Amino acid sequence: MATTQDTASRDDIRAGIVAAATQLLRENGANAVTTRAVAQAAGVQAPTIYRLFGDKDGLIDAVAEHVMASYVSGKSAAADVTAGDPVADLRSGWRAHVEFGLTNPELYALIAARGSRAPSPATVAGLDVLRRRVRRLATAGLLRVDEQRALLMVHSAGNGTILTLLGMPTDQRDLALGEAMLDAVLTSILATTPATPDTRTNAVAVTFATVLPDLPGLTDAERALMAEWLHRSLTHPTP
Amino acid sequence: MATTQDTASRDDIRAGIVAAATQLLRENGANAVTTRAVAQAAGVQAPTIYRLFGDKDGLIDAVAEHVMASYVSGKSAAADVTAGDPVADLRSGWRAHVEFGLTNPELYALIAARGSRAPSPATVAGLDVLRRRVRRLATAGLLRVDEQRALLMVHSAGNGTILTLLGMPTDQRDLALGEAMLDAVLTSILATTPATPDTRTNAVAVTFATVLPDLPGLTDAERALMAEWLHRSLTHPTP
DNA sequence: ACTCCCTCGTTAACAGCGTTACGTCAGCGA
DNA sequence: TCGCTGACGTAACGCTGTTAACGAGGGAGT
Repeated sequence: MATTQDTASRDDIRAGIVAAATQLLRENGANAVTTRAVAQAAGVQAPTIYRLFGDKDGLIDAVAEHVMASYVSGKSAAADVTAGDPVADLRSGWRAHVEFGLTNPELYALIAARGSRAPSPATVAGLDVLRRRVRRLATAGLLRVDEQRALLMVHSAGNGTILTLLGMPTDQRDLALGEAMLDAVLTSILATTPATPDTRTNAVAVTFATVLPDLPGLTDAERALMAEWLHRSLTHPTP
Repeated sequence: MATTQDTASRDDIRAGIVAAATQLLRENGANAVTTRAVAQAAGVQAPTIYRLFGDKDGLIDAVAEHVMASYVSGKSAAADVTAGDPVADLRSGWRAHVEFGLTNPELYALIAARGSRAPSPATVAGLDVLRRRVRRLATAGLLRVDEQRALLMVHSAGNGTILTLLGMPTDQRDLALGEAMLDAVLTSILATTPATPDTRTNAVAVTFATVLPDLPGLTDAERALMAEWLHRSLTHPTP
């Protein structure tokens, strides 16, 4: 048995394979992650992967866990202690989740969009931390709906938001969509409504935007500029 | 050119291949949809698929369009005329979407969860009908947020909800999750808030549910029964 | 110290996948 | 009737995930 002094211990080899697969996934997409390519990139033989991970899905799971671990350890790890405001904790967790999805598009699409197969360990781990955060809301008496319902709603909203953002070109992404979705869910979930913004002004503005293209007496440039400003005003996060 | 009297016209062959692929997808999962299997099931040779669909993705797209078309034609086609209440129309469209996703799990997971590839024609078609419905809300002065923002929110919520429901066992699905998510999004989107239910009662009940497992002096069966009743009460749709 | 056994790395192969090149034959236009 | 275009069927290519078989190497037992 390789004690410690081998050129590369079993864990080292494992880590090297995971690193190679991660790099391949990030730089060349999911289709480039093939057992042979990973083995060659890691400097091992193909069957080694099967001895260490059992399966290609096992490799993917290990990659997901590794990327998630290095991501959370790369963050400042603040506010993880259960000290702060439960709502603020959920918010920061949500932001981290969205940011993670946008930072690792290939990986996220790979693990979050499994058909009817069993969810990946990374997915259930993420669900667990989300469950803890929702649990804190419940024990604080802040929830208006069933705890399980709240969990599913936050999870669905987050997953859907990330997939929607990933599905559109980088420069067209509505980065405030995440905040808006979280606000929507929180408003329906929390007992204490977190202050909804004004209504009449925005409604009128939105209605006006729909008739803008038919407005006579304006140049196209003027109309485009007005549309852009309207969009910016309506998209602006209300403090 | 095959006029009409051939044993099978080009369109017939096409339809047969699509039907075979659809059946294979529904009955044996996405992995069973292989060019050879489809060709054999349809009674044609493998290259025929490439002559008619160009690609395996083309086949999948054709299957998606066919299933969607037969689904909407199978529905009673009610309320599609732009007559009714815009909000009610959005609701019925949402319900149809969720029902479609739950009825065709394999297909939905296949087309809704593409990584960074271009979205399928079926997806953009669905987005277009959703866009029209949201547009009607905007022109009626009912939107509180940007039209595009509203579109993305409804789409994200629907997609996330369906994927969440598909990811859990059939008998554990919270079928009211769809309604709850739509209500959440609508509350954040519409200028006219659609009546939020009571707050204090539910908040107390949810809090109580979290301490239920630690409640002394009760049998496990009693606790389980109480938990079930609480869950049902909190999950019950508020009229 | 020698031998045996057991574990591991390596090679090669298998079955299947998406996809395509090529010879052949039918049916249409001239 | 001749020529041609276009579809058909076969067979193959390169690739995938996965595994069986073989040979070498080192630790354990006597």
